[in-house]
Amino acid sequence: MSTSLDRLIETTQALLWERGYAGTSPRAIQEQAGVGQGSMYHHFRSKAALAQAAEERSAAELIEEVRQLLDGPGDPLDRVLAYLRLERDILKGCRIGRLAADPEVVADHSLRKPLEDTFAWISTRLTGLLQEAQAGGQLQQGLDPRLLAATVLAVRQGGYVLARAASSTVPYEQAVEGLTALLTARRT
Amino acid sequence: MSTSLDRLIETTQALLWERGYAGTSPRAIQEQAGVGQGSMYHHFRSKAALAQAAEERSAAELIEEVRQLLDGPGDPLDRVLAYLRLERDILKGCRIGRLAADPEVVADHSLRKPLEDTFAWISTRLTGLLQEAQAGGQLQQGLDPRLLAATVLAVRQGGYVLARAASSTVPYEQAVEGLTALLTARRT
DNA sequence: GTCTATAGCCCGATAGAC
DNA sequence: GTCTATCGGGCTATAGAC
Repeated sequence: MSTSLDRLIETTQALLWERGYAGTSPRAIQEQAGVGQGSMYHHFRSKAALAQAAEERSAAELIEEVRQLLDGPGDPLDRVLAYLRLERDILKGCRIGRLAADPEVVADHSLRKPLEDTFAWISTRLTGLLQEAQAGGQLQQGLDPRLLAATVLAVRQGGYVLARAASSTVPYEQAVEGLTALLTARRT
Repeated sequence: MSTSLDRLIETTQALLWERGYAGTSPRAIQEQAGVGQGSMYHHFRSKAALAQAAEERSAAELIEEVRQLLDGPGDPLDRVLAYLRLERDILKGCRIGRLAADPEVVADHSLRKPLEDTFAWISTRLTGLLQEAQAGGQLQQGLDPRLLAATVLAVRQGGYVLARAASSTVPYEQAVEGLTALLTARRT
């Protein structure tokens, strides 16, 4: 059986993902979690405090998911490409990246930090794999793994934006395939 | 001298860019535009109708800006790369792409259409330039210009997300440089 | 820990005077 | 065209009983 505390955090994670920070009200959280007003404000002093807890859990979950994939078997470059293809619900977007649209999140350091840390972690891990790929000869020399890691992350995040704008996963898949082709292009 | 109608639309454009659809209230629009409640509801029957007008103007302005760059002088590939580098206020994000985070925008066809149309237009234009670049030998054969166009768009949109999450333009610039390196990579 | 009650303000919209 | 008044409801909390 889950505690009120857990239900509050899980519900907030879901609502932040769907509606963002501004669009998520304490009242909606309480109703969806089946937790009363008094209970919520007993556990968290404010909407921001609850949102921060939810963000931190979402960030940890996302990193764990990505870590399992990137630490998995296979050639380093293949793992990077698998990350690009990693199936999530494309039209829902990224539970972390979505929050970068909220000015209140970006303006508040405690709310922004989970976003910054998550992308920094993934970027570092991707950079390492791309370096390995270069050492192994699967990736062209002369390319900067750090820059490419940022490109990989951006294609994922931007792909979500294009997909939601088109109400179709196609632009996401095209962007990923385009980058995949560039990363695997053999010298002629 | 600007009319109330114009001030309403311009103000709504600015607020949608900053705060998104859910975060933009009729009251805030009225105050910032210096226009009364009655006046606003005389010109627009609802918040959605005003938002739609603002979106359409923003989309037209953005397309015109991009058109001028992409129709400009220089090699086709250089123009695509110039689009990637096109200086806007990176931390503000994209006035069109930002709205794809709003569930109310994505769910309402009239509100989503300007987004879809804008990205479709830019994508088509980029595809044409990349085809020209291939014909001219500046871009490697065997790559699909349609897919690469989606990648270019995604890097821009995703770069904004990473930049806002990091509160720094650096990740944006890295992502762009990474893609630029891939697109200009010479065969060895 | 959780409840109910209440506060003060904002939401999106409508009505009708001028 | 623009004004003010008003509607029913939601917003983010706070207070104090249980």
